[in-house]
Parts: sequence; C-alpha cells; structure tokens
Amino acid sequence: MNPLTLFKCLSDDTRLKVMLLLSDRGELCVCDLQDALALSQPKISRHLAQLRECALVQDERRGKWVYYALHPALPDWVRELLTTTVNNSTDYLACCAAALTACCAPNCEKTS
Amino acid sequence: MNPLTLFKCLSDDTRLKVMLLLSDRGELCVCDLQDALALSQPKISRHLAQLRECALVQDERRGKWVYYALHPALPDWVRELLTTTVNNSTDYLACCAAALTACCAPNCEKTS
DNA sequence: AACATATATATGATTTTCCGTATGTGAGGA
DNA sequence: TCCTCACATACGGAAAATCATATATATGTT
Repeated sequence: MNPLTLFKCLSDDTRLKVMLLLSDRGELCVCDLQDALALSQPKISRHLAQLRECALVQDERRGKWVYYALHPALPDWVRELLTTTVNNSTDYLACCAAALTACCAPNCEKTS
Repeated sequence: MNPLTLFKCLSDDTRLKVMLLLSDRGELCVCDLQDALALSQPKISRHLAQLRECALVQDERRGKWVYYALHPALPDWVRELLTTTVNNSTDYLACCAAALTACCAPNCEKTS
C-alpha cells in the first residue's frame, strides 16, 4: 500500500468519514452512508468509487443494496491506523455517528 | 488535532516525505530536506510553511540555518501513526532516505 | 557598509480536485 | 413487461491546490 495513495484518499471529508465509519462499523450499505453523512447519492458513490479503485474498500451486492467494507487485503498497519484515528476523532465523528445510529440500528435488517 | 487537517497535510508527496523524514530523523534543516528530496528551495519552504500553520512541525533558527522538527505538542497517536507509516513505507522512502544519508551524515555538524 | 548564504513569501499560471445535474444500469415487485 | 428503488457513471463548470519564477528578509562574513 503506497502511503501517498492512502493519505490522498483520507484527505477528503467524505472519504475520511466513510473509511472511519467502515473501520468502526465493519460494513455499511450506500444508503446508510448517505444518511449518516447527509450527502447526495452521486457524491457518496463517486467517492466510494475512488476508494474502490485504490483498493481501500470492497463492495458486495446483496439484493438491491450494495454493502461496503474495508478491503480484505488491507494491510494490518492501515487497519490499525484507521482504528487509532477513530479512537482519537470523537468530535470529528460525533455528528455522523449519531446520524448513523439513528438511521441504521444494528437490529434493523433490510428485507429484499 | 483534527484528522482531516492531518491527512490533508499528508496528502502531498513533498509534505508526506518531510513528515516521515522528520519522524524518523528527529530534526533536519531546510537544506537537508532540499537535498534529500531533490526539490527547489521555494517548493520546500512553501510546504514547510503549511505544516507550520497546521502546527505539525516546529521551526527553530540556529545561525544561518532553520531546523525543523515535529511539533512538541503533537499528540502521541499522531506520532505513532507517523512511525507506523515510516516502518511500512520502505520503498516509498528509499530514494530520499539514501539521499539524506549521503548529504547529511549524523557526525556532520554545521559550523556557523 | 557591502556581500553571500539560507530561508521565506508574493504572484500569476497551470493542474488537480470536487461538485451538481443528468443519465445509465441492475435488481426486485406488480 | 413496466415500474420503482438502489446505486453508478458521464459531463461540464467551479473551486482548490500546486508550481515556477521573481523578490524579500535575516544572519553572518569581509
């Protein structure tokens, strides 16, 4: 993993929050991210595409939804870097974490 | 330390290498960085100014030279993040680390 | 004082990144 | 088959970042 590629991906507000939320939550579908970040659908999709092209995330379609997660081949040091950042960015993540909890409770399974 | 500010600073090739070199070496003057990265003086200075404004580095003039180091108030998790990145970016840092060793041996003290 | 060295900043041009809007695609449901 | 929902992409245009060049400043030397 080229560090410059990594940090360029993390240098945009939308992409950084997506990566931190995925690191914290494990897996989220596009509409969850859209709600949590309160952004337009194309904007989210465009940034997810970039993260996909850089192999930072993996996508998997299940029914109508596409779920995103950190890429399985992501090196451990990158995962640790993301975890550390999550643990030290409470303020930065406060608003979207709250929105995420509201819009996507763990027991709220989507039906196809 | 706002994580977005941090990652924006690390998202440029010059700034990232400066931060990683400073994390690894502790302290370097502008001309050392200029030689190690093989870049023009104004380019280095401009990026150092940005790192200074974001409080990622500290500068200290000693005689004709200005020495840069990681900012003393930098949180530990940021220092660890940089160390981890250094340890996993050998290829990325190979060329400038070699140039740095050549241009700035540890026993080569500058005289004023 | 005049000069050389080391570093910083200002300026305008170029390149890159980002965005909104419109449109395309794939998977159910009726 | 038609429609809707969830998501992806294409296409300009706007904004931001970066650069090279020129110039300014600070320190030490002669």
